[in-house]
Amino acid sequence: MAKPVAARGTGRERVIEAALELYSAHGVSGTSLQMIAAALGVTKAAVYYQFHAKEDIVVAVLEPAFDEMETFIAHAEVARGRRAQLEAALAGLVDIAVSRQRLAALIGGDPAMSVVVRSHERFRHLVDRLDRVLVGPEPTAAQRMAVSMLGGGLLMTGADARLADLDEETRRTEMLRILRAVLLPPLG
Amino acid sequence: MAKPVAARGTGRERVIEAALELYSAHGVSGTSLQMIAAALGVTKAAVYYQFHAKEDIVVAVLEPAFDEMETFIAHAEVARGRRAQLEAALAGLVDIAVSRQRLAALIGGDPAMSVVVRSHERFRHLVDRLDRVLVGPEPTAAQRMAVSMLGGGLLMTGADARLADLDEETRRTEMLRILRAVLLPPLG
DNA sequence: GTCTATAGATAGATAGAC
DNA sequence: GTCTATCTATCTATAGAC
Repeated sequence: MAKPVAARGTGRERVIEAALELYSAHGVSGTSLQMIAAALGVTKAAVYYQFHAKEDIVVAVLEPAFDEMETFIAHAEVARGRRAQLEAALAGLVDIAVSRQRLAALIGGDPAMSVVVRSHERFRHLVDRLDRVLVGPEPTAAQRMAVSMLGGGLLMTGADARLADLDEETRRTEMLRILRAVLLPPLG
Repeated sequence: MAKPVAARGTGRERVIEAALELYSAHGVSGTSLQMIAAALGVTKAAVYYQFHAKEDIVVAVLEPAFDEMETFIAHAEVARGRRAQLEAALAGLVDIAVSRQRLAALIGGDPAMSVVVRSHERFRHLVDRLDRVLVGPEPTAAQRMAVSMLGGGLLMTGADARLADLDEETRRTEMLRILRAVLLPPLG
């Protein structure tokens, strides 16, 4: 008898979802275990049963996005030619920006979230790999600026409340259009 | 005898500078009054003499940037034609992005900072005016996406540690080049 | 698996001495 | 203007009952 998929993740996943929502509104440092517990209608001790420390929750919130990142980075790394590599990486980033809006904004902006990313070997390593596939070897100052600015903008814009009326397809299309307009032509 | 300029601001300004530095590293919520006091080599009570609440410090940190914003927004609003308005607003934003890198990143990304911006009438009003001058009346979905993405990217990229080796002139030039490439042509 | 109870530290904030 | 001292509330985290 195999373990039912829903049985293992339920408790943890409810915590992760509540945490992400609260992080978006108050920041990681501004969110206490008390708040997470209250959002779930349980006590702090119940949350501590699933995660033995506050940082463990932050890591668990980040994990699925970095799993996804690892997949598209691996694809981009084996693509033939700089342009194909960049296209693959951009498509992957846009996917995350639209499918994980709130998390993307936190990774890009919340200093407390950045601390956790930098302090975990795996996350930091993936960020480095992403960076390499985005800027390539020997990038010019202009290319580096463009990648930094558009990458940052991509992470932030998904969570922009002013764009709440736009459907996912419009967002995705426009993001790619802007990225291509700035990043692809000069690289030929 | 006029009051010496250094006498009024010294205490407050030292707190503001220390706070901004700590906010950048740990986020607003992750920065305690204890940490600010320790950075200045004084006690919490000494900080409370200058600011009677934690939020007052956040407001004081934001104030100079919004003063600057008010000036360039006023100029942009009276410019002749949509294109000139947009150009004026973009130039002003770039100025803030390069001259107040850390604060710009916090405004764009730290949820705790956003809460303070939204809860203060003056700040919220200026953000609304900026938005109007950036997107204009009856913007298309594409224009709104572009403004959101590039505006967010602009705020984030100033504080990007990977670009620390680029001089201010290079940053400014490249920012404007990217902004113009995406925002100006389609508007004629 | 979720609870009560509680520890120990630190948070923001105030009163009053100097 | 900066200090000591202190208050209350809340924080993360643990131990152990149910």
